[in-house]
Parts: sequence; C-alpha cells; structure tokens
Amino acid sequence: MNFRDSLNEAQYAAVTAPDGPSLVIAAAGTGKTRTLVYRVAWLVEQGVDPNRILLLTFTNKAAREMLDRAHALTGGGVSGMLGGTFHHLANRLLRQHAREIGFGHDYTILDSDDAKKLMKSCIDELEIDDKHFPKPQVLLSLYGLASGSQKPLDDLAYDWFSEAPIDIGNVLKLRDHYTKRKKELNVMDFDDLLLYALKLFQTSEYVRNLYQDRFQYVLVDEYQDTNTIQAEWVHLLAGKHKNLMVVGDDFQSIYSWRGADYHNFLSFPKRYPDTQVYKLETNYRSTPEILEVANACIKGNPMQFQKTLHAVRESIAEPTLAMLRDGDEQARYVIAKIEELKRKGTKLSEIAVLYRSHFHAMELQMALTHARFPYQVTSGIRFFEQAHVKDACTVLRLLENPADELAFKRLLEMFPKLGPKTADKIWKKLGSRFEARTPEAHAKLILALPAAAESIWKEIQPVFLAYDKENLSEDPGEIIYRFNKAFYGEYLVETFENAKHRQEDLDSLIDFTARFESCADFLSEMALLTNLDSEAETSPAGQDGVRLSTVHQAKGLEWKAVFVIWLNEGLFPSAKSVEQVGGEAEERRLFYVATTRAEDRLFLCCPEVRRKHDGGVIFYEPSTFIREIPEHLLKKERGFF
DNA sequence: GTTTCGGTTCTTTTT
DNA sequence: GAACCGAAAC
Repeated sequence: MNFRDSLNEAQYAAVTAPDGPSLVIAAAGTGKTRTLVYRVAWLVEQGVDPNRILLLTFTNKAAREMLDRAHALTGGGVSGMLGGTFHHLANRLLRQHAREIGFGHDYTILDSDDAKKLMKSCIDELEIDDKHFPKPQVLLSLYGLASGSQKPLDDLAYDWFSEAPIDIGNVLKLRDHYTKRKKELNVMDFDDLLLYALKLFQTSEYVRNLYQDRFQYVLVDEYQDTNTIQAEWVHLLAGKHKNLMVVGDDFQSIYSWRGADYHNFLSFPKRYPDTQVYKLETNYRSTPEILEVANACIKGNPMQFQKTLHAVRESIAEPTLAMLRDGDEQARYVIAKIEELKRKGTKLSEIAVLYRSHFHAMELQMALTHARFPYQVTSGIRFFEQAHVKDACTVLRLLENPADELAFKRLLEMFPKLGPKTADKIWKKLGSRFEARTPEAHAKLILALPAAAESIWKEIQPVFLAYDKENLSEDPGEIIYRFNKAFYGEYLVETFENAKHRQEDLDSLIDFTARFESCADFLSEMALLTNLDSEAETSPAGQDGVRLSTVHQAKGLEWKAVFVIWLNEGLFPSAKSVEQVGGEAEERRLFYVATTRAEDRLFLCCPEVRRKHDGGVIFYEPSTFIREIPEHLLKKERGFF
C-alpha cells in the first residue's frame, strides 16, 4: 500500500509515528478518521497482530465507520482488532470479571430511564420529602459527574446547589443508598460501567496484566472528550507497551457537562514527556469563507492549542446570516432555501438543519411535514428507550437477571389493578427475587397476584418456562415474539392510540435481534446502542431526506449545506449552560462544531421572537456568537414573508 | 388504600 | 410528548 501518496505531510507523519506516546491534534475536517484508519493499516502492514490493537471511540457510529474503513482499506486484514466505545469495552471486560468487583456476570445495564426510576424509589425509601429536593434527573447528572471526574461528591454538590437550600447531607446519603440498591439489583448504570472497569484494573493484578499484555497498541479517538476515569483507564490499558496514540481537537470538546475534561488532551504531553505531537490543519471539507467564520468564532476562547484551519477548496459563497421574525418565518425561510438548493442540484440528503436542543426543531418539523418535504430526525427519544420497546424486553431481562426489580415491576404494572404499591408488595413477598425459569417461582407469584392479573399471568408463564425447555437463550427474538403474541400485542392496542406504529417497532426489534448470539448480548447492546435507524442511514436504502439533528449528534458528520437555527441568546448559547463555569466557552465550541459541518453553504438563522403555546411572545437577542463574527464575513438577509 | 384518569407544564447536550 | 399532580373511581 502506498501511504505516501494517500496522505498529506502531517497525516503521513502521524500515521507512521514511531512507538511511544503520540498526540494528534486534528482540527475539524482535516482527515482525522482517515489518519486513524491508515494508522491501523500501517501497523498491520508492519506485522502487528490486529488482535493486539485496541481502538476506542465515544460513539457506536464512529466505531463502526472506522472498523468498516479499516476493513476496506486492508482488504479484511484487520479482523480480530478490538474496536468500540469505552462503554462497550468496559461491558465486555466486566461480563467476564464482574465477580471480582462484587457483581454477578448477569448484571443488567440501566439506561437513563431505568436509572431515573431507581433513583426515584431511592428517594422514597429514604423518606426525603423535602419539596425542594432535586429531581432524580439532576441527581443522576451530579452523581455521574462526581463519578466521571473522580472528584468528591460533597465539593461538587456544594458548588452545584450553592444557591439553593438543599440538604447536602441527604444528597450524600442518597448516593450511598443508590449505589447499594444497584448492587442488590445486580445492575449498573452507564457511569458504573466505566467506574467498575477502572476499578477492576486497579484492584486485580491478574486482569490488568492480561489486558496490558494483550494491547500492544492503543488508539483513542476524540480524546478531548475523555473524563478522568476514561483517561486513567486508557493509561492503564496502554500501561505495559506504552504505545498510546490519542487523536482529538480541543476546539471540539463539547461534553464537559458529563465530566469530559479537555485538559486530559491539553496536558497529554506533560503526562507523557516523550510524546510526539502531530498537528493537522489542512481542511478538506469546507470553503475558505466558511472556515473564516469558524476561525473567527473560536479565536477568543481561552486555554487551547492554537490552530488555524487552512482551506484547500475554492470559494463558493459567503455564509448567510438570516434575520427572521419568529420560528414560523424561520421555518418558511429554511424550506424556501432548501427548495432553491434542490433546484440547483443539491440532494436533500446533503442538507442538514442543526440546533441546540431538540425542541428547537418543532416548528420546522411541522412546516416540513406540511410542505411534504421528506426529512429524518436524529431523534431525541432513543429507539430503545421508548415505552413499548422497554415493555417488550421485561421478560427477557427477568430471565437473564432474577434480581432485576425494575423489569419485574414494569411487567406487573402492565396488569389491571396493579400499580406501583402492589407491585412493590409482591416483589418483597417473593424475597426480592424472581427465578423466572422455575415453575415454583411462578406458583408462588400466582398466589400473590390479584385475581384480575392471574389469568394474564397464566398466558405468559409458558413464555418464561420455554426459555430453558426449548433452549431459547440464544434467541431473544423468539421470546419477544411469544410475549407479544401471548399478551403484549393486545395490551398495546388497549393502551396506545398509535398501537399500529408501535407494533411495527416491535416487529423491527424482533428482526434486529437476529444479529445477536445470545439474549445477554442483545440486552447489553440495546442499553448501549442509541438508535435502530443508525444503520438504516448508512445502508443504500436510506431514503432521500433533509437531516434534522442536534449539534452534538452532528459531530463528525458533514453536509453540503448546513442551516443552524435559533441562534439566539439563551437558546444557543443555552441559558442553562452559560450559568456554569466555562459554559459559554463550551457553547462557543459547540457553535464551532456546527459551522465546521458545512462543506459549501452555511446559513445562520436568527429569529427575533419565540411564540409560547399560550400565545405570548418572548423576545430574543441574536446570539453572542453571531455578534462576534466580523460583519464582512457574512451576507445578511431578511425574512421575506 | 390504590389505581386510573385528566389536566397542566416544560422541554440541553449522550453513552 | 411525557412527567407531574390532584381528584375521581374502584
């Protein structure tokens, strides 16, 4: 393979870097993924066993893309290489060694919805009835931050609630209780996966040696988004061979609210004194006038590796700043521009509308539907977190983990006359455990059920018992199918008005299970996967449509034309973020990410007012980020409706 | 004592 | 939407 001809100077240097620690500072659109993929190919060509290469990413999408590309580039020469998200690797190791840290190997992974529910019941159990006590969601963020940053909870809590009269003692007590409950239920939340994986490495010499020996080369994508745990874990993973290559861009660090600390990235050379540094600044994606806007907007941010995007492309058009009246006019403006682009030959799938928060897209979604424009939303609600999908998986979860109280209660609460209180009583009566595979457990349960639920249970009991009898532990789809046939299909129709649509979801869920080797595999995956349609998007069948996405979810992607909507003070930058220390700088980086997604055309949209549902209006100033861009870089437009 | 239903309010970002 | 709250219904 000719590496020289496929790469520019800086890329080539990084790809062929000598052993030892190396830091690749890769600005937006400079071929970061390409560099990583070629690095893998290079290593393999040097005779490194792919089995001994580890590639860590943050998202499933990034992992899949890199593995695919590496595969294609080497003609299948990288099979055996381990590549995936931090959470995936953590899960993989923990499944094998969970006992060493006091869990069963059959632990369940809580998604955020489960975690919220469990947190709520913890609050009830501690009888905290303070009206002003923070909501489960808030507490989870706080605990997650403490876990990810490895900082003491009390310090963080004092800062977090400095202006609210919150009993910090309760906040601390609650975390201990929550931790204890998770152990009892044999469940881990997302933060736990990372935390316990690190703990495993710190406490078990055997495990540490096993993987330190194995991983001769460790590559980390988006290193600026690592938190303390991840950085420490990476440090240990590469601890023996010390061939650690991290790639990232401090300008694109946008996850500090979940503990990401780009100082890991900035201080990498300090931590590893013999680090080789490579800087990629040649941008292949965008026109010079788009890059000028991007460079201008990020320049003022404090504490960063200075770098400037150099364009290689020809000019096309100045980015447009559109001043609009309200959300409706904004929607009409966007649609009119999309029509114009389409007439000039841009495919709809090459156009994206980006925004700070999901609800910012509401008017636009309605207008697009009305105008019969095909569009695809990278949705806020994750496929696997929808109520009916979670309902359908309760049986499986119980079969796999008899201590899964959340699944048990979720299942029982679908029955008539059975609410939270009764479900709790029954769970306790059964000794906080339900061995769903044994007939004895079912007999005991039936005695405890209200009369109305009894007959329903008798319908679904065979589904549970078939698991061992018919050896279904490798066929998650079959269990879901039978549960649906025995009970859930009917329940769906009685409960939801859009039952048909939800039934279709379940059908595709059953199809989706086919790719998994076991129920345990499937359950882990569905907690760690974001969306079912993520692969529909890469498949050729993915139909033509405008992409609607949050900026966070757009990271790493690119489109010919990009619209950024609701660029208003309080919305983007979001008011809540700006309150936090370093919040505005992070929002600015987010805006930088948004602008650097565009290849040819960039439209910045800035309405004046937002209409509330009650008919009132709120005035919004244009975003600081707009005002920071020198005027001559933008072409100004007004609404025309 | 519980469940269920209907009305109200509010949306940050993700593994 | 969906999460929360209060009141009616069982």
